[in-house]
Amino acid sequence: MFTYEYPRPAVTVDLVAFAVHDSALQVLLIRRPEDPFIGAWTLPGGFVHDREPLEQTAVRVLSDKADLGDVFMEQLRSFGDPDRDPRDRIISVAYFAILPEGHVYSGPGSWFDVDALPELGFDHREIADVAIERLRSKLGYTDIALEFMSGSFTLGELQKKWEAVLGQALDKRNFRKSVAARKLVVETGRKSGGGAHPPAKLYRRRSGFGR
Amino acid sequence: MFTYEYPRPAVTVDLVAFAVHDSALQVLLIRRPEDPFIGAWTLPGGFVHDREPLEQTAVRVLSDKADLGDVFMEQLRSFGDPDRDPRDRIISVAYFAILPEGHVYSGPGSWFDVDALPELGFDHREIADVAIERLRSKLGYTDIALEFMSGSFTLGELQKKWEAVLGQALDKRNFRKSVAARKLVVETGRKSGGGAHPPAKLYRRRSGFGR
DNA sequence: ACAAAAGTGTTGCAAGTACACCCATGC
DNA sequence: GCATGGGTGTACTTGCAACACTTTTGT
Repeated sequence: MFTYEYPRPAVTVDLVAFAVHDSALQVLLIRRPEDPFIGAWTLPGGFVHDREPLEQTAVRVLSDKADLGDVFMEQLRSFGDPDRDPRDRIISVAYFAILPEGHVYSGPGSWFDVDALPELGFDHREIADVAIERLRSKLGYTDIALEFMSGSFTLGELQKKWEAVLGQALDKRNFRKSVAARKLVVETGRKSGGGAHPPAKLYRRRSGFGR
Repeated sequence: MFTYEYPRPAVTVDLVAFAVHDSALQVLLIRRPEDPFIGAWTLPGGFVHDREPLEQTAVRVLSDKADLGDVFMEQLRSFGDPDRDPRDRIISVAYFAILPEGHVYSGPGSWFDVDALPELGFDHREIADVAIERLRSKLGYTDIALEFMSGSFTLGELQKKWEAVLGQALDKRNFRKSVAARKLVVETGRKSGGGAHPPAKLYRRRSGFGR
């Protein structure tokens, strides 16, 4: 039989859910309904259930509140300061998620621009900061930006999302060169119609499967 | 009072301790003294104690066995598959450590070349692989290689360590150019003496404090 | 003398950055 | 006709990769 002499910590998953709304990178925050930090803004989170994989906890934390299709999830790291929760020893495994264009999030909470976050309870500000930094740096060497897109899209739309995530404007020609060089997208053969401008080629992400 | 209805997992820290011996990047492994996986090679690890910061657990895991000065430690990520330990739900927060030149590790366990690891118990092979990949990639954009050095050293010595970590040879001139461009080291003004070759300038890492 | 490491430049290529104009469409 | 985004090329700079020889010391 397995015995373990030390008091066990509780383990939660805290989630930094990203989305781009109105050309701004935003994070989902929940008003905390109970002590401690009652009334404060916090990241959505939940305890890891018995026999539940961590990633599933992360999905549940988001979907409990409002069912979304499958979204990109990645573990950030864990935060385990003994005093991070005044109630008890609670270790948080932090994840971040990306909600793509067109998602409908109808759960509780509000979306905040990442550069105008309110004060957050617990150590959630630190978690959010780590997530933002990680997301931005992964733009440069992964295809993570495409997690914000869904279906087919124009290069103009992709660039707008990219700029929102990065928080700065990009040169159109250089952007297109780089997207092409990195082979992030493929043409669908179709064209967008119906804007006050010429129809644009529609693209989709290269490799619809896996990563 | 804080109540939490789900069974709590136990939380351990598992440690990937790196060192360079004989121009090879090596990892410290321990023969497991009890079930499960009795007799198998595993990473050193230990339970997180009550009110103990995770990083301190990581330090303790290494120093319990043999006291070393302070070594570089960084959290990798957490591994929480419900079946990763057959006894119970045990979530592992993985860290990696770097033991610098000249350390004397007298504790239990043995050092293995990273490209000749034996079979490991639990999911420790995955943890080790993640650590190796992280370490190698951080060579490129941090000064982490200097954690392998101690005191003053020649550029030749630094290059040898670097090649050991990376697992491949580097061009001497390009290496020196890059080290200079990235300002990783500063001259001490002194020179090494006593080898069958000209004395070499001695360097030390830039910024002895902080990172 | 020989073995061992120290030290030192140039060239080519690739990737990134700066920068401006005309075109097709909807209203 | 005008506002909106679509689409396109060149020049410069920077970082990375390839590549070889001379010098100093200890044995």
